[in-house]
Amino acid sequence: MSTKDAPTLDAQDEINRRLEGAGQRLTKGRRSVIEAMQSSDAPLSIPELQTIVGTSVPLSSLYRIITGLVDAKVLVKLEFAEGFARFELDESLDQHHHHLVCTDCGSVADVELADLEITLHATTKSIKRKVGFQVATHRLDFFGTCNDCTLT
Amino acid sequence: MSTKDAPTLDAQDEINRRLEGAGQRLTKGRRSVIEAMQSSDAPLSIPELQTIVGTSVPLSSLYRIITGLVDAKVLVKLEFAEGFARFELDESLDQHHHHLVCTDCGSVADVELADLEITLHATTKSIKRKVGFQVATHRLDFFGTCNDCTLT
DNA sequence: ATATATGCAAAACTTTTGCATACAA
DNA sequence: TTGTATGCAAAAGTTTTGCATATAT
Repeated sequence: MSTKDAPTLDAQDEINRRLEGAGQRLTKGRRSVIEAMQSSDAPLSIPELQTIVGTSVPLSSLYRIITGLVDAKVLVKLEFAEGFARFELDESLDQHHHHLVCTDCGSVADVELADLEITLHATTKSIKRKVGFQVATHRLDFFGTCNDCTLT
Repeated sequence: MSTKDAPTLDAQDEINRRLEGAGQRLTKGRRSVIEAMQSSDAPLSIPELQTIVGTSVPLSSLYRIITGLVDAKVLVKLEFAEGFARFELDESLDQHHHHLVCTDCGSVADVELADLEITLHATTKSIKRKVGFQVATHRLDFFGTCNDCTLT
């Protein structure tokens, strides 16, 4: 299943604050998209989103809503070399996590790896020292075979 | 500059083996693309490739060559949420590395982080244990500000 | 000689945009 | 009320494909 714990009230407030900061109104379409994102445990593509929110929101609006939410830093855009983009909640509104991309069936699942973050934080500092690049955030994706595909 | 050490003879042999295995001939266009990839120290987009190999190879051929080389496992396809794909040599033909993506200027640089790989290898095993996902490879990208953009 | 690759043009797919209308604050 | 969002249709950008010709082995 693709459900998660309900988002905290704080997260909702923070989303409202970011929308307001970006001068964006909380419309029906935006609310649908945000709810879909909050209840998904994996990044969603536009076609996937459309099956969730229904055709009452036309494609062009979906794209415009998504673009706006990325501008407002509510969502982030991800690409997994599939030829189209996926989107998920900004990590500050959710749990920082990484992705398990199944190269058999194309599924994308979230995974949390708390201990790794300590190491990655140290890496961030060594990158700054070695090449002068100031890391703001990182993305770690694992590619391989998911449990379902292994059993099939 | 965007140059690297010359590839080893072994790497060349391995490329030839992979092309042959995929039933692909070593044509002029393919040779140009492979050379461009070998001399680049960052993943290349199709337009970038075109400026390197010149217009003697038309766009559609470039796309077909690239697709073939990905099939033959000579190249891998990457996407950095830019709206188009980038390509680089398969890690078995090069040095395993990660990417530094500058969110100011859009540059993408390679970085090698040998010590991290040990930790990531352990992570791979814990993922298998925890969720049954068999990791084959991973991708780690850092996003932030490159040295040039910091100084500007 | 023969299967594979190329070049051109046309098409497919994802994403963006112009403009008139509808809606949230 | 007023600025922002929506819906539709048209367009733009990236990538793929059909088909006749050319090329590598």
